[in-house]
Amino acid sequence: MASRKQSGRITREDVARHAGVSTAVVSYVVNEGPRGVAPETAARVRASMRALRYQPNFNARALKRGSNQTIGLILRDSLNPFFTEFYLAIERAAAEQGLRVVVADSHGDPDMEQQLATELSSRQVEGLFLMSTTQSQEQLAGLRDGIVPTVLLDRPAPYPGLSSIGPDAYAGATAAMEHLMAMHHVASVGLIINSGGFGDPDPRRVAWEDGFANAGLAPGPVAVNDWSNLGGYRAAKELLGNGTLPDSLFVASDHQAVGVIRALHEAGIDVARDCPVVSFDGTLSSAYTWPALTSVRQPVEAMARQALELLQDPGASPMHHAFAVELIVRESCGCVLPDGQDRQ
Amino acid sequence: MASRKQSGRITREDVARHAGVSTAVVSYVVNEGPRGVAPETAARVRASMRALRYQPNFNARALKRGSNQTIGLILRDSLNPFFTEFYLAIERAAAEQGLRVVVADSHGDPDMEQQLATELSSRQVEGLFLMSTTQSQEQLAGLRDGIVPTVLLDRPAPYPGLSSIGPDAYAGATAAMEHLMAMHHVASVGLIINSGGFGDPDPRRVAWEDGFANAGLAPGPVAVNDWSNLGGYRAAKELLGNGTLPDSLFVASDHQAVGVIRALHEAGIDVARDCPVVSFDGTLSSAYTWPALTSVRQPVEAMARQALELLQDPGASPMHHAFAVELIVRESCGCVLPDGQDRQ
DNA sequence: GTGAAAGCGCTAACAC
DNA sequence: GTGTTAGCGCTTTCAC
Repeated sequence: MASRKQSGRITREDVARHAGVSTAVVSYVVNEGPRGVAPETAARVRASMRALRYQPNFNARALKRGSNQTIGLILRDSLNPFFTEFYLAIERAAAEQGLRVVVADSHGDPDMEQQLATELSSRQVEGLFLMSTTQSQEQLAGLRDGIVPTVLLDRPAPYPGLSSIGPDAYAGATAAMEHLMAMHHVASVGLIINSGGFGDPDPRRVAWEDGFANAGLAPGPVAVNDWSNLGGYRAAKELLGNGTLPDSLFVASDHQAVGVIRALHEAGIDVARDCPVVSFDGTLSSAYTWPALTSVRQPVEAMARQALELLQDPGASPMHHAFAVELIVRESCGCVLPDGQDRQ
Repeated sequence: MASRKQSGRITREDVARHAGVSTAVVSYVVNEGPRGVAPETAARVRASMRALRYQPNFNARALKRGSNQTIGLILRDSLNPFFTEFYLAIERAAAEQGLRVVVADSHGDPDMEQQLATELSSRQVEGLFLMSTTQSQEQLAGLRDGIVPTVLLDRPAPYPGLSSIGPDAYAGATAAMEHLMAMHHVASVGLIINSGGFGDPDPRRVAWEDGFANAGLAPGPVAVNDWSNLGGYRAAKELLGNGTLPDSLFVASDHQAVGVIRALHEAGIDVARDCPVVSFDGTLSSAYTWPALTSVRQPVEAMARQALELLQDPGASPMHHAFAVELIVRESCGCVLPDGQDRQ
C-alpha cells in the first residue's frame, strides 16, 4: 500500500511491484519492446496489469516520446453534413495508420480557429488539419511557422507556405453551369452562396459569372446567406420575395440546397420542371431530398487520404492538390424523372 | 543555443533563460499564479515567450496536474444529425466551464466503443460521455469501476451503477401515437425503427405496441433498418413492397424519416394526406423536409447541461435523469398545411 | 533477460 | 518577488 500517487491511479510502478519485476520490464511488455521479455515474466506482468486494472498514462507517454499518435482537425461547422463526412473520411484514413483524430469546431470564428490551432498544437498532435474559415495571410502566418505540420483542407487554391487540398471548385461550378445552361437551355441562373467558403472571390461565383460571360449574357440574381438549411431557405425566400427568381439556381452547398428546395416547394414551384437546381458537395443526404439533388460531388475519401500524406511527408515543400469533382445528375436539375433509380 | 530538447520545441527553460529569470517565474506568469510576479518581470517574460514563440506543453502540464480540462465524448454515429447537435450542445456547455471536448466515433461497434473509452480514459480526461451502443451489463461494467467518471447519454432508463440521462422516450412515442391515432382517426400505425437505439425492448416500440393495446387494436407492421437516411428509405420500400403500408407511420428517428419521406414520394404517396408520419428527435433539419417532419423533440441543451453536472458532481450516487420531450407538430402528420409558418 | 536511472516539460512547495 | 528542486508516469540507454 501507500504506493498510489496523487491521482489515485495505478501506475507502472504498482504493476512492477505486484509482478515482482522492474518498471522497465513492465514497459517492455506494454510496448512489446524495445527489449525482449521472458514469456513467463511477460505473462506475470500481464496478469498483474489485469489484476490492478492498469491503464498506461497517455500523457506521460506522450511527454516522454514527444508525440502522441494523434492529429487534430479543426472544422468550421459540424452541422454541415459535408464536413461531417469529411471528418469521417479523415478518421478512417488516419485509423489505417494507427492515428487518432481529435476534432474541434471553430464555429467559423477566426479567433476561435487560431486558439484551437494553438491548443491542439500544444497538445503535441502530430499534425493539424484546418478546414479554415479565414483566408487572411496574417492569420494563417502563425500556422506556417508554427511547430506542427499543418494542412489546409477544403481550399480551392494554393496558399503560400502551407500545403493544402481541395476540390477544383471552379471546374465543378462550371460543370454545373454548363449543365444548367446547355442541357436545359436556361438563360438565367441564380446563385445562392455565402462568404467564408472558398475565399474571396469564391471560385464558384467566378465560374458562375464566367458562365454568363461565355454565353454573352448578364449574370442572374445572387442571394447571400448562411451555409445552412436556414440560410438556403432564406436566400430562396429573398429571391422569391423580390420577384427575381431566375429560371434555375446554382446553390453553392448541399446544406443550403435543402433549404432552397423547401422554400421552392412552399412557393408551389415544381423544382425539376420550373426551376432546376444544381448544388455543390455531393453529400450522402443530398440523394434523399425531393427531388433528389443534382450536385457536384467532392471526392472526400481521396482528399482525406491525400491530406494525410501531405501531413506526413517529412520536409516536402508546401503544395496544393486540386481534386477533380464529378457532377452527379439526379432529379433537381430536371434531367431525370424521380423514380428512385439513383439510390445508393 | 544548444538548449533545444529532443522535440526541437521551445520549453519553459528556454524562455526562462531568454528572460533572465527562473523557470518557476515563467510558470507563474503562464498560469497567473500561484505566486505573484513583478509587473516588469512579467512583461519581460511575456516578451520572451512571444519572441521565442513559446507554446506550453499540454501533456507535461496534464501529467503534472493529473488532469487536462478535457472531457471525452463517444458518439455512435456522427452522420446522424441528432448526434451532431448533441455534440455541439455538449461542447457549448463544456466551454462555459473552460472544458474542452474530445470526440470519437465508435461507429456503433461495442468493441470500438470499449477501446475508445479506455483510450480516452488513459488520456486523463476529466470525464467521459458515452452515447453507448451496447446495453450489456458486462460491457458497461468496465466503465462503472473505471477510473474516469462516466455518464451515459441518450439512455431511456437508469443503468445500474452509472449515471445517465436521456429523453422520456416512452412518453414521447406515446404522444406520437396518440397524435396519430386520436387526431387523425388512424387505425393502423406502422413502425420504422432499428435495434441498438434505446435498448431492447426499445421504449419507442413498447409505446407503439401499447398504443394499439389501449385502442384494442392489433399492432401495425414493423420495418427494421439502419438508423440512417438509407435505412429509413429501405424500411419504407419494404413496407411498400410488401403491400403492407399502413395508414400512418411512426419513425423512430428523424434521420430515418428523411429516407422514409423520400420513399413515400417515390411511390406517389402524399405523405400528409395519405400516410401521416411522425418521427423522433426533433433535429434542426427535420423542419426542412417536404413535408416538414412532425417530430418528438429531445431537449438537447438541457440534457447536455445536466450530463455535465452529473459528471462533475463529486461522489454523488449514480442517477438517471429522464427529460420530458415535446411533440413538434409540423406538416408530415397532416395537421397543418405546408405554408412555411413553422420555420425557425 | 532484467534493472537502475536519467530525463521528457511542467507545477508548486519550499527556501531565500 | 524570485529561485531551487522534487516529482507527475513513462521510455530507453546502459549496466549487469
